[in-house]
Amino acid sequence: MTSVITRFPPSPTGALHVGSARTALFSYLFARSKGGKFLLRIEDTDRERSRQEYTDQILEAMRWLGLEWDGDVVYQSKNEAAHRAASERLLKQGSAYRCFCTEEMLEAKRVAMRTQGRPYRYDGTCRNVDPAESERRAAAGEKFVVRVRKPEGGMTYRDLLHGEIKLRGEDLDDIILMKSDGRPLYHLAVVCDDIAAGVTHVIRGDDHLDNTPKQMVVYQALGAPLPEYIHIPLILGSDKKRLSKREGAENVLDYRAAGFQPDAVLNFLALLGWSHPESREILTKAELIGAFSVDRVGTAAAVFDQTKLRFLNGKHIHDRPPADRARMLADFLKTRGETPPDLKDLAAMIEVNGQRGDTLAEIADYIRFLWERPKAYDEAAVAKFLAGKAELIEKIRCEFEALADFEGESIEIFFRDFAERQGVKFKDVGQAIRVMLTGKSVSPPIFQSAAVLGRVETLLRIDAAQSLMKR
RNA sequence: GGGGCGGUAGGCGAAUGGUAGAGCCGCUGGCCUUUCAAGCCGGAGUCUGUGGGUUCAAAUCCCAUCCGCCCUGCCA
Repeated sequence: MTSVITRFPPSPTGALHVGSARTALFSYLFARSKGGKFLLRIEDTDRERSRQEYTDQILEAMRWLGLEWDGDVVYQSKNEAAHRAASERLLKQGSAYRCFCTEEMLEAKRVAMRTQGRPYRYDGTCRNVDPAESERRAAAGEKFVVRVRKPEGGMTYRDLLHGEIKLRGEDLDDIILMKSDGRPLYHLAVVCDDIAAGVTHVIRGDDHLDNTPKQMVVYQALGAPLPEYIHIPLILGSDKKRLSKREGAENVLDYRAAGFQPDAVLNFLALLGWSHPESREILTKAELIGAFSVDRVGTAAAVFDQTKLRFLNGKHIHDRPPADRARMLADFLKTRGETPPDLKDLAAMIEVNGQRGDTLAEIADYIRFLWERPKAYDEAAVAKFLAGKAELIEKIRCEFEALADFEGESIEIFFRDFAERQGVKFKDVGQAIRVMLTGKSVSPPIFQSAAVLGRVETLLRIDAAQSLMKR
């Protein structure tokens, strides 16, 4: 048995979609789990729709996700000569033929059959044009496409997930391999390139289930062995329709911008259609590779659940040591045009924050007050915890000023005692301090936060809150 | 219209002829607690889209039906 070779062949007509990313992931996991190769091919044969910027974005997204491919990226357009040669060969063999029907004629036939309620198939007008005449008309400059002859009977193939798929002969068609401008079309190009690359397993969305027989015809005409097929289900939006832009991000890079971790996205995507044999859910990329197997991949389309992605993302982030998180957060903030504190300070702040926040964006929102003074104060919080408490607040200020030891735990112990002495609830003291230091009623532990801020800054913020109260 | 694929709680999914709904997300009650998370303990949600059939036994096999998606391009 030759070793496994899979490939991911996106067309650069848009950014990398999460659905495509999952297809890429499954191909990647399959190859890696088998010790095989995973190739990347950009299918840019559609000159009208393909754009360089999309290619760049796809490559960027693949790198970000960590779906590293083997060898160089293959650009399908560079293989055009090979595609043309294959077409010539099939023509000579007689397994393909020139079709001189114009697009207008075909369209008319299509409309006619449809209005009669009949399924459209190419009527075979040019199927039996004499080879010599075909040659002559082509030489005379008449436009033509190249079609491959479908087999007489039906076709059956075995998909590793779906089992046997049967297509009847009358549901097949003589598909077009080459356009009249001499450019190769998808079904020819994929097959040629997959053969050339030695692809052993074609893993793709199940929207290709009906394309497979068409491509098998090409394989057979070319005399090449068939690959194994694994058609994985598509991803749906919460309305059970195909995932759309309304669902939030469908572009993988949008998740990076929102503060998601590549491993978390991979983890989530893997769980959409695949399950771990021991039901584990939080898995690193290495663990996914180790545990992956096709027999645990399902066949039903799955709904993209943003909530669970967020949960997993939180796990993936908080599982990392503070230094890692600090680096991740700093990089993230820089891409947003913010200036983060230095890594050592940021790591300390992140430790204070604990498990709060599921994305880097949320984590930043939790701890930004540690390096940035509150720009505004939550009105309800002020009304509830500060209003009418000028005297208490002044006392708190004095205590902060006089504290011997400015460390989280001792500050807390001190204020517990303070609350008791004042005959007020500890909670109210804590919340008052929280609002003054953060501007909000929700934040990471406030005494540890005060310690991070330091005495000077803590007092300054209390001053600011006091002057705000007096206005 | 023709053909293909799919259907287990709100979502992801276990169970691959043998007690359905394990586990996870979410929701919810509680504990913990200076707030909010995290963590821990508990709860609700249900009988496998529907109807037949095969079988001692069906989510699982067969048929029909409904719904969804895909193909039916000189797109990929």
